[in-house]
Amino acid sequence: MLSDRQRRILTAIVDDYIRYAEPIGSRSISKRKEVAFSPATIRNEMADLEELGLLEQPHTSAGRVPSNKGYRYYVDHLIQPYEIDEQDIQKIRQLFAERVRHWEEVLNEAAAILSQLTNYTSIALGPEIFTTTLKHFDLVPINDDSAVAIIVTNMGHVEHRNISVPHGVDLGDVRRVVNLLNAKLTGLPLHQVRARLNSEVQKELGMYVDRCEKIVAMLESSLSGGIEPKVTLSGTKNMLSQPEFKDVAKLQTVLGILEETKKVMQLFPAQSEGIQVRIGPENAVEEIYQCSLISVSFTLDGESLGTIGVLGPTRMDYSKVIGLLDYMSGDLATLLARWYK
Amino acid sequence: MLSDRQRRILTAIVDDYIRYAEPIGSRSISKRKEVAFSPATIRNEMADLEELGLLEQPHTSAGRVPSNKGYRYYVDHLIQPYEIDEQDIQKIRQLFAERVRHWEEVLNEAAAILSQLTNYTSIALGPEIFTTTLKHFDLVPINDDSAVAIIVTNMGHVEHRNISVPHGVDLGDVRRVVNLLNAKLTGLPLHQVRARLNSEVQKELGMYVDRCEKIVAMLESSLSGGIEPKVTLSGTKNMLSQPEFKDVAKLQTVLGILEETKKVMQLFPAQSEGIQVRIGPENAVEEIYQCSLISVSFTLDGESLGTIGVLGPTRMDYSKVIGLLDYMSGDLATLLARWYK
DNA sequence: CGTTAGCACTCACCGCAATAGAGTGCTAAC
DNA sequence: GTTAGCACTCTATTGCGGTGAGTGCTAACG
Repeated sequence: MLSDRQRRILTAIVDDYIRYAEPIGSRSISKRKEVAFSPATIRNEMADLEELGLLEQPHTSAGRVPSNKGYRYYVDHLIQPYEIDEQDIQKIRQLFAERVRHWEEVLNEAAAILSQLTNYTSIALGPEIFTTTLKHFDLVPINDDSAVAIIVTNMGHVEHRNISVPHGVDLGDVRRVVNLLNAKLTGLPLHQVRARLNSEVQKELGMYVDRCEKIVAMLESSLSGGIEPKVTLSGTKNMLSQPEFKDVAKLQTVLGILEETKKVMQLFPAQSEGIQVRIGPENAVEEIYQCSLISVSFTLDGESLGTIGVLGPTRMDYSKVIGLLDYMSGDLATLLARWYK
Repeated sequence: MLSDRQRRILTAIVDDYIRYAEPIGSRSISKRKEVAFSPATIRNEMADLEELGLLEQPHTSAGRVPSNKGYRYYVDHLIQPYEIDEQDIQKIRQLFAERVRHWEEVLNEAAAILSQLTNYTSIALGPEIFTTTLKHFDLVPINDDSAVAIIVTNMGHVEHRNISVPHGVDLGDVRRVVNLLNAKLTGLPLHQVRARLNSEVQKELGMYVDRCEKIVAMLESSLSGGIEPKVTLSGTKNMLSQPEFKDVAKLQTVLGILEETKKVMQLFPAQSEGIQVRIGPENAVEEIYQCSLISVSFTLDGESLGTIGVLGPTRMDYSKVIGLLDYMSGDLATLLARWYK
């Protein structure tokens, strides 16, 4: 257990380091009025905090820097509520004031605003399709040999895919098939649609429609693949302005990861409630051990409907990011409830 | 007019500089067997080429570097056809072998492959909506107070938007309106749809349907905005590995531009045929005067259906990029013709 | 006993001069 | 016309004190 003075000192160091990105010396701390002790006293406490593993020294004659453990303690015990700037509130309000759009777009937009306000990189992870159900299916002929298959989910999400139409398919047949499919498949979870298509529906179709195999094959191909959550990044270039990434090589490892959808998905905990903070090596992917990730997931009836995350250096402004994310996630959750409840 | 020897020397310098990114001295050129002269002779020629503005010297005692004019001459007169690697051909073939998808996706995918093969950044500019026409319109109710409006264009492109449904709207009415709209609006260029909606159609609708104002207002909002070409980037991180961008500040100016859709669109010439090469300051945006952009646009019956561009440092491998782009654009054009002709 | 002043010590960083090396331009000879 | 030779230029690298921020330790203070 830390003494009150130790906590004040640790707080001061973390705050200053977040702000200035340079090792903090005893003298600068002693100038603050919350910890009005002489540099010597502060030095003693700093030495203790270092023994506890909460601080680190880049080299003997430098000031102190928070360790990962130090950040963790800060986030868990010392962090102070962030007062959101009036202008920032305006910007966030705008997002919700704009004309209604689909959920995924709002999620992406929210992430974009977040990256803008924090100057970090934000990640939006779209809804996991396998938790959603089929709302509507349609097939729009484009010309003689191609058509667009459109799948609308209960979340208002729309997937579409171009498919080629086999020769000799009758338009009337297509219409009948589409109607039948809507009758039979609506309400089903997306990942079950395909199985159902093959088992029950196909037989029944055969009774009504000629050449049904071809149409079904066509549909099946339109359902296959492509139903994985979408990753949208905003403000990746913000990373460039972080002094810890003035070295291009480090930048490269981090930004490299962000282009790999799979790795990005690994970063987010499967099931989680509230705001998650992963500091440095607490993250699942080694390449971002120099970064921290703060995220929040949205769920409705236990189903994951997307995640927003903010990625920055471990020296990130935890208070601000958590504050903003908390504020926005509240609004987003009510929006979600209002739309789909 | 350059002498044959001058052309050989210029070619050698450009090729070597593209490869090694370091000023080229007379000695290393004289080792090549195509230009088997002594360093002294080469130096004389180099001095002449510099006077012509085709070469530059970073400083007195350094080797030569191609100037922008030099690159231009190289591209126009000296470039040699690129022989595409067998493996690369495989990768490109895969793109076209995969199941049929919509055009925009193919375009993006092609750009992604291009960035992968060249190690530069690629830009895909989606079809310009105002050249496309409405193919199909639909409105899928999601729950009591919201619905998804879906617009399918003649290109198979799908736009969709969540809209809120005013209270007291009858589902039957909606259906009737949708049918009427499809009858009246199909085939119209997208940018005219809205005007037509307000003028003719609205009156006619009023005769059939109660509360039509609300529905029309709803539709109008679903058409507004969002119909601008989409910019998709791939391999932006490839920029990091270019030695000319080891300085983070330069990187920042270039990558900054790429996040601004408007500026990116400015980069591409309005009407163009074949492969376009813009070297350094030939580009429309000052921030990328250090870069070259090689692009090709796809058109069908004179309508722009998208553009692919490769962005790299002026010291980029013109031969390779032009070669690959040429190869891919051929395949893409035939694909386009086959789908939509 | 906690706190603080004083002091010697450490180490990154800066500026500077010396050095090495790559490449040039020029001249004279082939 | 071509080439060898040479003086010259300029960058990049290395080495080396000087500077200053910051520390740890000790002794003195209240």
